[in-house]
Amino acid sequence: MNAPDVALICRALGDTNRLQIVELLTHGEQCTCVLLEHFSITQPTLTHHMRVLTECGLLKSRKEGRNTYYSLNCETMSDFREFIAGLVCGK
Amino acid sequence: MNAPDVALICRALGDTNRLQIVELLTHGEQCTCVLLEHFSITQPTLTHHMRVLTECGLLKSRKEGRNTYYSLNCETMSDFREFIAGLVCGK
DNA sequence: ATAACACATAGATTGCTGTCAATGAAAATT
DNA sequence: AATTTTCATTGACAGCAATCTATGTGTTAT
Repeated sequence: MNAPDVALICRALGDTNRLQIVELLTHGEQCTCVLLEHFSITQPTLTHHMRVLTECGLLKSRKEGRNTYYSLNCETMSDFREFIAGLVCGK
Repeated sequence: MNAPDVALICRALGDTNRLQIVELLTHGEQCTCVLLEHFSITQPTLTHHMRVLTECGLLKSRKEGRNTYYSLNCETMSDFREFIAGLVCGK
C-alpha cells in the first residue's frame, strides 16, 4: 500500500464519527439503521460518511431486501494496519 | 489513547505531504531546511504542516541556533500505532 | 553594524468537508 | 394499489484547510 492510499484512508478516519463507525464494524457487519442509533446525525449525513469510508476501500456493502449492510474490508484494513505499524521511531 | 485524539492524528496524516514528512522523520530528526528539499511547496506551507503535526502530538521540535529540528514524538506514535493495530476484523 | 540565513506569522484566496432539509427509489407490508 | 420502511441523492451552506506572497524575528557571519 502506497502513501497516497494511506493518506486517503487517514483522511477518512480523521472524522470522529467515521472512526467510531469503523470501531463499531470491527464487531461485525451492521445495517445503516442500527448504526444510525449510535450517532446524533441525520441519515443523509451517515450515508455520506459510509460513502467516504467505502470509496477509500475501508468498507464493503451488501444489500439485502431494503437494508444495506456494511462491513470492514479486511484486506484493506490489514494493509493499512501494516503501513501504520511501520511508522516507528529510529528506523 | 481515545477516539478524538486518534481522529485528530488521522486528520493530520490525511495529507500526502504530512504523511511523507512523518515517514522521513522515522529515520531521525531533521531541520526544516532539509525537509523542504523533499517537497515542492514553499517554506511557509511546510512550517504550517509542521505546526499541524506538532499540535496533534506527533512531533517534537528543538531549536539550535537558527535551525529548528523536528523529530517524532515516540510515545504518541506508539499509542497511535497501538490504536490502529486494534482495528481488526471480527473482534 | 550590516547582511545573510532559517524559520515563524499574517492575511488572502481557493477549494474541500460536514451537515442538513428535501426528495427520489426500491423493497416490503397492508 | 397504496403505504411504509430503508437507504441514496441532490442542493445548499457554513466552516475549515492547503497554499501562496509578503513580512517579521532571531541568529550567525562579515
